[in-house]
Formats: sequence, C-alpha cells, structure tokens
Amino acid sequence: MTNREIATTLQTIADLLEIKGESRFRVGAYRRAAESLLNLGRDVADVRREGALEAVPGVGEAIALKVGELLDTGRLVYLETLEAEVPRSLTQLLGVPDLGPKKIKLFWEKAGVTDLAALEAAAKAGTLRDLPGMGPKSEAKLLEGLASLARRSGRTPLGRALPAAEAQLERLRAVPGVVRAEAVGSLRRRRETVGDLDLLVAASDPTAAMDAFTGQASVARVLGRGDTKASVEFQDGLRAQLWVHPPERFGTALVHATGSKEHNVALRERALARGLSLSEHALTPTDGGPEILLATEEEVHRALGLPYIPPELREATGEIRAAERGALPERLEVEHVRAALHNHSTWSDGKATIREMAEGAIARGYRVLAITDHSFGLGIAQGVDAEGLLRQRREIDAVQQELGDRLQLLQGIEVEIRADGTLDLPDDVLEALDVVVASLHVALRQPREQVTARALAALRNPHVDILGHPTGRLLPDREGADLDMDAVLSAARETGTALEINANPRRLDLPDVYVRRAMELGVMLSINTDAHRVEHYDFLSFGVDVARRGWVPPEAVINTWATERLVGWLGERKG
DNA sequence: GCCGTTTTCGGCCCGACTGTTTTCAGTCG
Repeated sequence: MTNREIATTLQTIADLLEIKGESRFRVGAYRRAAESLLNLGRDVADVRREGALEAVPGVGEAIALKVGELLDTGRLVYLETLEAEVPRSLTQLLGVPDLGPKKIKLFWEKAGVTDLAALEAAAKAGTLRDLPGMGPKSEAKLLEGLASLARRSGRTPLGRALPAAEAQLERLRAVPGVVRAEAVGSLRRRRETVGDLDLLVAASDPTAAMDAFTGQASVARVLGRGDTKASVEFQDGLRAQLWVHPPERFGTALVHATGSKEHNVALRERALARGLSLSEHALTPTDGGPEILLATEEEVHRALGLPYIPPELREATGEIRAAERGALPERLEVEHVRAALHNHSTWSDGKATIREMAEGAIARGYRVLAITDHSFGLGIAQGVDAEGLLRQRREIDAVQQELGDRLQLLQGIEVEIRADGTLDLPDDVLEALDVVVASLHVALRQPREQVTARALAALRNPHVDILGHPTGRLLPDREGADLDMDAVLSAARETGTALEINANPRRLDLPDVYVRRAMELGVMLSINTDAHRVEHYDFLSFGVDVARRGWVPPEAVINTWATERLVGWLGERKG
C-alpha cells in the first residue's frame, strides 16, 4: 500500500470515529498521523523496515500497529469492525459545507440517512426540519450546501488561485481606509493547490472593505458576514474569505489567517507555556494583564522567543523546533537564481527564437541561459536530432557574439528517456553539449520497477546533468509516475546529478515533500521554468516557493551558483 | 491516541459566525 492509501484509511477511521462521537483528541490523532504520512517524502514501508514507524510524528504504538497490519495484509480489522458500527457512506456527508459530525449522527440515527442521496431526499421531504437544533433556515442551508458540493470541483491549483487573489487584493487596496491587503491561508503558504481564497485586510473600519468584497458583480452568493469576517462564493464556484483587522493588530491577524491550523495550535501552546494566550486579536497575559498588540509577524514570533518563520514553512513539520535552535534554512529568493537551465526555442516546440529567449533572460537578470530543446524522439515536440544540434550550435555561437558578456549561452538538450529506458540520442552527441536535461514524457504508467529503472538509468548516464520534472505529473489531475522516489534520490546523490524543480505551475515537480527529503539526503536541485516562450520565465517564483516549502537553502540549488562555478561543474561532469 | 526542560498520566488553541436558541451548539479555519 502507498502512503496515500494508508493516509486515506487513517482519515476514514477519523471520520467514522468523529461521526460516532468519539473524543476529538483521538480523532485528531488519526488525522495528524495521516497528514504526517503524506508529508513523509518516502515510503512508509521503508520506514517500517527500519523499525522507525513510531519515530514518525503523530504515530504511536496503536497507529504503528495498524499501519503494519495494512502493509502486511492490505486490510485492517479495526476499520472493518468500525464500519460494521457506522456506515462508511456517512463519511461522504462530511464534504457538505456547514455539515459536521454532530448533525450527520443526528440525521443517521433519527432519520435513517446513510448517504448523500438519502440526505438530499430527507431534506427535500422536510423530515430533517423538526429535529433538535434544526429549523427552516438550517434546512435551506443544507440544500444549498448540497447544490454547492455538486457545483464545486475540488481544490484550485496555485497557478489559477494566485492571479484570482491578486485581482481581489488590487480591488481591496483601492478601498479608502485600507492600509494593507494580503493573500493568506494555504495561498500564502504556497501550497500547490488551495481550497478557498483567503484574504486579509488592515483597516480601522471594516465596513468599506467588506462592502467592496461582498458587493462585486462576480459574487454569486454571500455565505456569511460578521464584524471581522465575510465569505462569498463567486459565479465560477470558487469561494473566498475576507478578514479585516485594525493595522495595530495586523501581526497577530496575519499569523492567524496564514495558518496552518496545526502550526497555529503549536504556536498557541507555546504561548500558553509562557503565560500568554495568542489569538488573531492580540497576545494576552493569562494572569489578566493588558493585551499586547502586535502589528507585524516578526513581533509575534519575537514575543514567543522565536526568529521569523516564513509562511511556506508553517505546516507543523518541525519548523518551530528548528526556529528555536536557529536551524531554519537560509531563505531562497528569486534573485538568487542566476541561471536558466531548461528552456525551449523555435528549434523544437518553443514559440521564441534563441535571440528572443536570450533578450528575455537578460531583462530578468539571468547570467546564464541554456537552450535545451526536445530531442527528436518526442514526436509531439518536433525535436532536434544530432545534425540539427550542429546547426543550432552555429546559431547559438552567433547570438553569443552579439550578446557579448551580457549573458552566457549554453547549448543543451532535453533528451527523452524512452519507454525502454534508453535515451534517444547517443552518448557521443550528449557529450558534445554543455548541459543535458533528461526527462520522462512517455509510458508514465509503467509499473513501479520499470519506470523507476528508466529514471535510474538516466541518472547513471554520465552525460546527464539534470533529471527534468522527475515525476511527470500535471496538476491538478494527472498523477506522476509511480517512482520509487528514495531510489531516485539516492541515485541522484551517488551520481551527483541534480533533480529539477520544474516551476511551471502545472508541474511543480519535484513535489515539495520529496524536495524536503532530497535535502535530508544531500541531493542537489535545479530550479527551471521550462520556458516555451519568454513570459514563461515568470514562472520562476513558483519554483522558488516549492524549494522554500522543501527547506532548500540557496547553496543546494545549482542555478544560484556563480557562473564560473556552474560552468565548471557542468564541465567536470563531462569527465 | 499521542506526548513530555512543568508530566509516562493528564493534558491536548482560540475565536467568528450562524441558527437555534433564552444562554448555547455546531461548524469552520
């Protein structure tokens, strides 16, 4: 079983226990363990072989036993017993907005509701209206929630959510009295997909900002509105939430709204241990002293005895402990990236000439640009062959002449890793190039052993410098190849090959959890936009965000190195 | 069910908002 499958099983247990009315702490324990497995970055089966299951955060004796049973038998007797008690189909009801475990239990016990269809039928028949705590408004809200569930299509990719949020922020910043407006929540933490858009505004009087937010033409429905918080659903089904807090409380508000929830819990526990209660409004001494107002996040962290913790690390995966020890990674900035090592031109499926790509790179402050068109084997991209590469070299030399020392051009290739694991250009051709990116595009659905063997063969080819977009996934829907990622990472370290963080928002590949594992193992990384046109260079910040989420310091990214060092490294790899 | 420079047992964040309620429960983040 995969980590994801085991995590899903633990989530199901949590759901069933919650509906059953079990202790919320026990429920939370299963959820924490599930989250922990998803963040592990390596196969839980390997961790178990090392006897280290209980070293995984949130996994204790009881859950370790259950994980072991799942790994050994693919089944879990505990879950089967639970399902005999509480119908599993009830868990789908938890996805309905504003419907939680208490009411689900009520509907199940008092109205015989066991799934979504039965819920809708019961609500329409009016049989839920008279249950305790229910009423006509609750019934209408429930029906609306069901309709909304049918309209929505899961989480929104960061690449779509970020521009939508920017448009909202621009609108809010224009409102009189608004001092600041920021995207918060998982968006600010730069998770690869987000649920709702979370926005935070600093203003002494919330009314104008709230009005501007809820009154837009694109708003289909106002879901709620209070003194400090409003939420809406746009016509396209996307939901957004706005908090408004006064500027002098913006620090605590920003910490609160950025999350993650688990990170906030850890921060608040830390505050309590210091005799302080932390909320979005203020830090308040528990002995009854006056509120301490904090306008910036830096002040909040300082008040808790911590250095600043950047948003993308706030996932409750050890960042507070690391901050305490002064062991947070040096933060990677877009400006650190000086080399673009994976780019296309009109020689394959790119839309810009080498010259145009070069000018675009200079405009963005790059010092090194590698042209890495597709090799000819990838049919859809009309790649270059050995003879084409010779002609392309002459063009690159000519453009280099014109550019002088404004930019160093490199000639490379994105060479296809074929279904049989060979590369579709011979070694002597690869050897003559400055940089070689090897990528999987075809036969991604091969069995684990087979597709892993292809990646390993590419990594072990001495001419390959970078493994491009390692998993081949496409967000939000196409899963990547079923790679044995620890084997891939180990081979990358052994051979000194860099793994790519592909910054295209549809890829974000290597995914952040494996990036963090790569850092544990000492693997080098290369952040590239895979630009097919000049504007694609602007994807870079997405790649930097993935690296930050993976605790990557600038030093571990070959694109940050000074030109001589980078070119020297590429040269040495030629032997 | 997990976890420990306050604990191996007794804790395990904090508040907004809504809809049902005469003071609170449920849900959300």
